[in-house]
Amino acid sequence: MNGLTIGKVAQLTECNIETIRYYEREELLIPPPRTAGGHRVYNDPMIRRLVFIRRSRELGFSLNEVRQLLSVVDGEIVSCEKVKSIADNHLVDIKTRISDLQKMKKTLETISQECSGNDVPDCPIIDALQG
Amino acid sequence: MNGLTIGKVAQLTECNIETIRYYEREELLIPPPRTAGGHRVYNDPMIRRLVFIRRSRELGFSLNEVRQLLSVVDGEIVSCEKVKSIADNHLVDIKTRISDLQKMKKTLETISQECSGNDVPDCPIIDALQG
DNA sequence: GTTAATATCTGTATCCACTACAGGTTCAAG
DNA sequence: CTTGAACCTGTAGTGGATACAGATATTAAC
Repeated sequence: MNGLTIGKVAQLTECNIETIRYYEREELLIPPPRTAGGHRVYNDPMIRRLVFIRRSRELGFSLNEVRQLLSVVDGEIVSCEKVKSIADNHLVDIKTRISDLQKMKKTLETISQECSGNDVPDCPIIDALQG
Repeated sequence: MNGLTIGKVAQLTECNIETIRYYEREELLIPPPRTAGGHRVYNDPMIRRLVFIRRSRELGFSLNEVRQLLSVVDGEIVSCEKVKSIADNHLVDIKTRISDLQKMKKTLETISQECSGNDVPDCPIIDALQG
């Protein structure tokens, strides 16, 4: 009897059971065969597909981007060029988010340093936020 | 007749009209008085409160954190200590997010560099994701 | 004063990526 | 055969907005 229940797959992939079912609903995972009673049974290629999705998500790809990446895996006619462009667009996005966060960090550090933390009439942080 | 319509406030604060109403529903903004016909009329303190919210959001504070900051603003005695702790906790969070994104960036750059972008049998990006 | 154009109103639905139930069914161990 | 864990479906909620429908209000032009 080869094939794992959803619970085992969840353990194996460190992915929530609900998330696995969610990916199926979202058509990222192909609906697995079922037992007579209706329980899902997963085989190796299905688990590898789930791992692919988790890895992509860990790298910050959106589910739509993952969908596009999966279409390559599925052997539709989408080139390596396309994959590289998805990845590189995503890289630009990540860089933007890093730079936005660094700006926030800098500003916050500046105004936080001005605040003693003691109870004084005016709080420099509140003052800064009020402009 | 002092007081601005929601549209003018939106322009002034670069905040969507819907967002302003949303903040009111979320009880971040105090419901403004209305005209006979039911249109909202804003005065200066209300606009300053909205600016405060926008500034806080720009620095990445969650609406719940903004709520806490506002409660300090609304209090007679500004507890600087409390404000500083909200800000400093938020700073920790920002630093974590930056470091997570930098890890993603590094990994993505590495695997993207291995991809020529040409149509070759195996795409290094897909290979990396499949593990 | 009337009409047309613009602004605003409420209420609800949508987005993303999950997560959390409730209430019922199936499976595996003893 | 019983028990209890695991699984099933369907629905609702999260955050922080944004979008839209259909109704009403306001303003500008004539």
